[in-house]
Amino acid sequence: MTTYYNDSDRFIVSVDCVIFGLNHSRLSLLLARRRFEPEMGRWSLMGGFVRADESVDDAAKRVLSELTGLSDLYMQQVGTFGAVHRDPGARVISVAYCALINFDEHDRVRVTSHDAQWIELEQIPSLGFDHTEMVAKALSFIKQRLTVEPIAFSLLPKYFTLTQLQQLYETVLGENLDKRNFRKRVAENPCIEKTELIDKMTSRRGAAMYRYNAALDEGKFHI
Amino acid sequence: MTTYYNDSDRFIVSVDCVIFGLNHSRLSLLLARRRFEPEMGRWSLMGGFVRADESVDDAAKRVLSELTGLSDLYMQQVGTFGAVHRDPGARVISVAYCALINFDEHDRVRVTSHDAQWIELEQIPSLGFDHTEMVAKALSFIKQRLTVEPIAFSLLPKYFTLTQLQQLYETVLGENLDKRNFRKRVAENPCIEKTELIDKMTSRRGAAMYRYNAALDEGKFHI
DNA sequence: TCAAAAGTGTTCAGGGTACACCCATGG
DNA sequence: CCATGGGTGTACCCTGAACACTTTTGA
Repeated sequence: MTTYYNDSDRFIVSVDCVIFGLNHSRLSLLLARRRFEPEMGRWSLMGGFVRADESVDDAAKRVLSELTGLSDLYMQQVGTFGAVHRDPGARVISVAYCALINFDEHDRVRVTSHDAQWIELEQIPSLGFDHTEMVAKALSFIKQRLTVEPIAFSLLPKYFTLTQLQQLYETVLGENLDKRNFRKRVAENPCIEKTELIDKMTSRRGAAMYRYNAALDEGKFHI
Repeated sequence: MTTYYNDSDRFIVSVDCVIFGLNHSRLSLLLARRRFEPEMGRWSLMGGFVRADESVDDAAKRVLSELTGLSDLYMQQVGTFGAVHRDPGARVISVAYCALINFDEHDRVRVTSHDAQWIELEQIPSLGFDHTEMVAKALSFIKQRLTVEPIAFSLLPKYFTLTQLQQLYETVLGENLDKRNFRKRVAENPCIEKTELIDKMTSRRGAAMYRYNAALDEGKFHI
């Protein structure tokens, strides 16, 4: 593996994960307080270094599963950050990933043992390094895709009400939506199935619960 | 710079440029025949290694200006490729960039001295490494943005006719457009200015030449 | 005079938006 | 019986698509 390119500079490469979850219906990010220098004590994204025997994507999956216990998630690159002095500790080139997780299924013990915490989107503190920029990119990334790809369901529990779904769209898009129009568009997507289940938690009357069925997705998803 | 992270694995990081240009009204890519192993003799994108004293973005700009003599270009990351064995010569993590250049202004001498060549989009050969995937990503990248950001003008000469502009949209989008509807939409963008110049080259009657004026761009660009 | 490209408006349909009231139930 | 959230349909507007003929001029 060292036959060619011998004289090239080499770099530490890291991954940083922008992890979205719905904590009690509120869109939140999983952030950690750094326990090491540099930037010790500051809030930052969860990251890790790429290892010689794994792909960059695999490194991101590893970091995410160490922290949440989850695998097989919606995870996408949002950009690579390569400014010379972006990390005051060393030259590190970092690839940022956006992950959408089902809050109910994640492992809370791992989260607390990493000094990590769920923080609502509106209350994100200033982050170390260039992590604020990564969060902004990740957010605009999911905003763009939300209406055109079935990614909302990665954030919701298996069964959800249309009100929950609409609230999610409203927080991500940052605008209020008309209930009737929203439901009309939902009904046009065969992959969003109504089930017999009824949620009695949030209303006296009870709300029908829906489920995302990938098998019925015809690739024309649109809300 | 080596106080922290001492035990981390280090990687060669490269940039690969997907360079688009309009060669005689045909959308083309600048490709090079590799003169070194691995993959010697095969067509590939123009790339280079990131150096310790430059950002990743700067490395991409450097590679592009070495090959074309151009700087201050439209250049965007399209993705980072980090599979373990993507490069048979060594572990190399590569950041792919998409560049749009004004064909008339580039330095042809540099191109030929690098064994590079403009190749029409429809005639792209199979490329080494994962470069075919990079090209696909870059193409879908500009396809997405073309109608919503004024990037077409990076490919066109300073003065252009509406027919030229429409042909560019047609090749990138891969579909024929209605002339009257296209011109109607162009007219709604104040940043596309009609000038007094007339192009007598391509028609007997002569066609009005237009110019993109960034100062008049109100951020609502749409075609 | 003819070939070749430039230039120019109108009509129509479908999708998107705005909008308000009744229903079911637990307390 | 009332407060709370669930659920439903229509009218209008406007954007996007389809469509054909006249103009200019060099050869």
